[in-house]
Amino acid sequence: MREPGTGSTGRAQEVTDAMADEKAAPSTLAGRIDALFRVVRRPSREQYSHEEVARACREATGDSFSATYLWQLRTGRRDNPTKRHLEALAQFFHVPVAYFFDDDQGAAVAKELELLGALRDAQVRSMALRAVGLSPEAVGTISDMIDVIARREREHGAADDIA
Amino acid sequence: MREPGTGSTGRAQEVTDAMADEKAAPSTLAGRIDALFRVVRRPSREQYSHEEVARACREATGDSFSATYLWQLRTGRRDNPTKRHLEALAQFFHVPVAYFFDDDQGAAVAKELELLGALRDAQVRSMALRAVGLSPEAVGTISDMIDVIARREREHGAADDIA
DNA sequence: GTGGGTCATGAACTAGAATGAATGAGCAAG
DNA sequence: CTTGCTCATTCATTCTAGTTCATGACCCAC
Repeated sequence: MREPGTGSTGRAQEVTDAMADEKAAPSTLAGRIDALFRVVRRPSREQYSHEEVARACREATGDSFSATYLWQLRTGRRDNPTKRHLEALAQFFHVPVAYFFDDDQGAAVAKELELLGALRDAQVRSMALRAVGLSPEAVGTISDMIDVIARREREHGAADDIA
Repeated sequence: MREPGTGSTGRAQEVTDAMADEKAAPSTLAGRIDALFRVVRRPSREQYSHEEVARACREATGDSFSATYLWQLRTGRRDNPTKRHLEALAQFFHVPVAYFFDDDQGAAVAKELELLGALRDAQVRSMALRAVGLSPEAVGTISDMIDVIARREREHGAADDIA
């Protein structure tokens, strides 16, 4: 009763899965919170009440969290909660905070970061960092040099595999 | 191997040092925002001012965003912004909103942030990607050139021609 | 020097996020 | 039917997120 989420492992996965086939990820904050209420339930499969969730958030974070306000968020009458409240909700429902945002921008950057993961080569990393702050002309010159060297290494068959 | 001998420490090293010193993995919201200001800069490599960022956020979202408040967030005098403001900041600085939270994803992004900042420059990014797969010797050669050019650009004017 | 631009900082204020207490609907005993 | 409980909903209030305005430092042009 006091810590409703504790006994569940991998609940967030349940959430994403069930959400995919149910409402296809609602686009409003209210819709997302409501989806959480419908999907994340007590062991008895009953929905949590607003007061229950609010109390759990209070006890987990030490800060205040009113059931009324949670209802307002869920029904869309309020749609601009603070960082504090978003953290508490994400923690209770076991979802990443990014769930509450439409993260097209975040997804793009995440993809970019993934691409950067390819740059395992420490030397290449350090090279990129050094190039920061150079003039565009200088970077262009270096790029040309890379092309030349890369072609030469390819023609001589000296290119070795990475990773 | 890639040390030019005399000028051992390059410009990028300054960046990494600055990040490692105080904000290697900033745990506070203020620290994270401050890190963004240091890493994400104008094409001229100057830091954005608070007014600049605030105005850009206003124009991008249509909502209000005051420079004073941004300063308060950056210096830690305010630490509980609303969803609206977090979205605007994330959009401007090209980071996922999760970056502002103590989250798994946020932590990962914070770790990669310095490299991301480096590679936000499209030219530098493409340069790095093309360097992947080159032999260590070739990468070392390129790195040496970067050091030399960076040094020359530092000693002469910033927008100096390199021919 | 003086005037005008940009900047970080601070104080005073406004707007709205968030709370608490009150209301009524619904349900299950007694 | 009534009592007692829990819940969603409403409303009035409090508190703080967020803004506006003012100040001083700094730099550059005149």
